[in-house]
Amino acid sequence: MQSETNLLQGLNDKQLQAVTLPHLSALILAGAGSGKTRVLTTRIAWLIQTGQTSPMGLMAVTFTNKAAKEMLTRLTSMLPINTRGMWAGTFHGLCNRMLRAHYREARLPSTFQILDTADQLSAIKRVMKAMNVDDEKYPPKQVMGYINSCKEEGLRAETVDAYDGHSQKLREIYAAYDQQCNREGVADFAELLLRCYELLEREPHIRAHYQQRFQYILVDEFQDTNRLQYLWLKLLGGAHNSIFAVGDDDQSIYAFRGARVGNMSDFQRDFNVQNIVKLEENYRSHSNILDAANAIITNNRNRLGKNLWTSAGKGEPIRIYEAYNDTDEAQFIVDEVNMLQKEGVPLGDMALLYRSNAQSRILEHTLFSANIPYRVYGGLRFFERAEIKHALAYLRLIANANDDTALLRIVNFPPRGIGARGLEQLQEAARQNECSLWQAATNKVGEGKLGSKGLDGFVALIRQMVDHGYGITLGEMAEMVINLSGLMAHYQNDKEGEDRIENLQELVTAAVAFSNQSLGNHHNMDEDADQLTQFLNHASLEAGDHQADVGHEALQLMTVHAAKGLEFHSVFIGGVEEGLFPHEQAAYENGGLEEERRLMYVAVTRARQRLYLTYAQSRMLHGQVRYGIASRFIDEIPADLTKRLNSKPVAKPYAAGGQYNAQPVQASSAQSSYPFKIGQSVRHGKFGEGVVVSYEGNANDLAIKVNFGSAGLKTLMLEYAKLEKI
DNA sequence: CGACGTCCCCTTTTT
DNA sequence: GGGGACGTCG
Repeated sequence: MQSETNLLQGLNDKQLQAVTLPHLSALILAGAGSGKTRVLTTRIAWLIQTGQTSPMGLMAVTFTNKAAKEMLTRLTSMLPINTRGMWAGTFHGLCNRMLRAHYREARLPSTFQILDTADQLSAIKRVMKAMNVDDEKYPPKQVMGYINSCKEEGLRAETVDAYDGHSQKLREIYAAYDQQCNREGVADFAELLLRCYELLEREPHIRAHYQQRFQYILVDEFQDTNRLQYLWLKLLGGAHNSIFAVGDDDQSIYAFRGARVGNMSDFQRDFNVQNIVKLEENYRSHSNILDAANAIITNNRNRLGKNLWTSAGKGEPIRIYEAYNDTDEAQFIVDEVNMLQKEGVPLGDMALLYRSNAQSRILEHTLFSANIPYRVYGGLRFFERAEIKHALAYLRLIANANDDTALLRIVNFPPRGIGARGLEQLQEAARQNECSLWQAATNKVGEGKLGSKGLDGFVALIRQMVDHGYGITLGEMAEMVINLSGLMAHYQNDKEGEDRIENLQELVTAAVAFSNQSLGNHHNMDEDADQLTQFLNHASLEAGDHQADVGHEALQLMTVHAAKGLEFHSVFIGGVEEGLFPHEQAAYENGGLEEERRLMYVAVTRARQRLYLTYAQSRMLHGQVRYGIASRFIDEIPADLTKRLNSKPVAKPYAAGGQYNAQPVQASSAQSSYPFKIGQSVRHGKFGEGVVVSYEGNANDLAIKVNFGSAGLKTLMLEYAKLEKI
């Protein structure tokens, strides 16, 4: 066994302090690149090694499966322990595990299935149809957002406020949706958390059991927790447990999906946190990069306060390139990538980051033409692909025949002659008997009242699958389902079905691998669930890796969000323009601009050696040419940290970094086209006061977009709009 | 039932 | 510009 000193070796003072804190709640403010994961895992290893707790006496919570896996991998490299059975995983994974263990008290069937986002949306559409709700007035996606944010606030339909007709309707849909889920025995992601929270709140003995067990609770990325997650932690933490929260308020970039940075200060207050350790020494970047990041983030208010530093030296200046248009920007990046590669920087150690996915197309196009291998992150994940979801739906029906969502997905896929009319009859029968579609279907078949021959065949097919399913392995079951259902044959007849066939085969492989692994289980540890249910949970909770793995010999393309937690030798941030980054939409949201700034902070701190910020004077957006100006975030970087690589037209007399603007080409004409800075307050004779949002149209007849608040968002021809600055 | 056309909208994303 | 959702026609 390794010695204690060995474990703690190489930690700096602050890291050491954090790792060895006493059994009290603590907040670790871990800046970018400050060794956060190391501190977290070393703390766990140290607690176990010194006998303060056992692997079973602690709980470690993360947001992503990737982070959980990495934590466990690092832990096993530090300590010769078996991580099997440890309560380490994502919020959802851990809640799922508790719900499986106490499904009766949680009022769930033992085989309850998990709805992913797409399943949830279709379930909501189904409820709304049954209720005859106008989906123009209540767009299903918005309804889903409403339901999820209620759940994330810990509110049920019975407890949520509704002040007008609209919100009353929403509340009604919410109630009906929850009823439907209960009837079908399914739970969406937010439900896993809320159900688990309610379970712990309602059942004192279960709560006491876990409180007693988890004397140490460690939470990663604490700044990303939502209200419900915080309440859940609070419940488990109880009065005397130690919660070790690691996070960085400056890297909170998920407010849009319910994250509450405020949980950090609530935590300090609620748990009377005396131990606050700031990890500010950065082991990743040179100081020019860190100074730029610090300078940007200083513009945010209400920070907990933190300044990154390094002993690595100044390093290279931050390169800023103003492109003529998006094509020029892409070409510039390609040229620089080629040059860096010649200098010996591995392609996989360079990243191209952007604010929104739409920006990747032109970059991909240019990279493709230049023959540079690249890899784009994002898009559909394995378990989200249509053919995989189809195959899984058959498996779900075998596990739980009342899962209407699954049934509807495949009742007529591959096509077997069940039309909309037949389905409507079936749904009507289910509604009348208050039973699931499957029960309604079997009744019909039993009574000989067939809506269609197809339905008869479908019922027989599922029964056949259930029969065949006894006593065979998971892999065999997957194979059986794919063949008996006709999915395989269907895609074989489709001349573009090759990829789908490959994916279906991959699913069989995944099922085989899963059952092999679950012998020495590393997964969700649903001790009480059978293997099929476990596999289906795995598919819902781990839809596949989305995040980049370093070391791929290809240029890495991803959104800034996807880049969080990663680092690269060289980083290009494209489209650093007003309207794009900060994103136009952010201007309308409360605190939106500050979140954009944190996003820029995250982006900048990904670079170790070299950082490029590029922006374009014009680019195609939504099929229209848009004219942009450099992002305010560029202005926030002190000029002496930057190097302007060109500087064609500088349309901004107020631009920072003037000494590098060696060639003020065409400056005069460009300058006069943009009389107002984005964000400038203006007054209009008719609409009143507003804020300049963006410029649109082409150079000859430039339009200006202004947000007049209550008068709305207006696009005005610049030439005629009599706007005055306020 | 499926192929094709039209309309609409358009951040970020994990579970 | 382009993908997704929906509707119509063969």
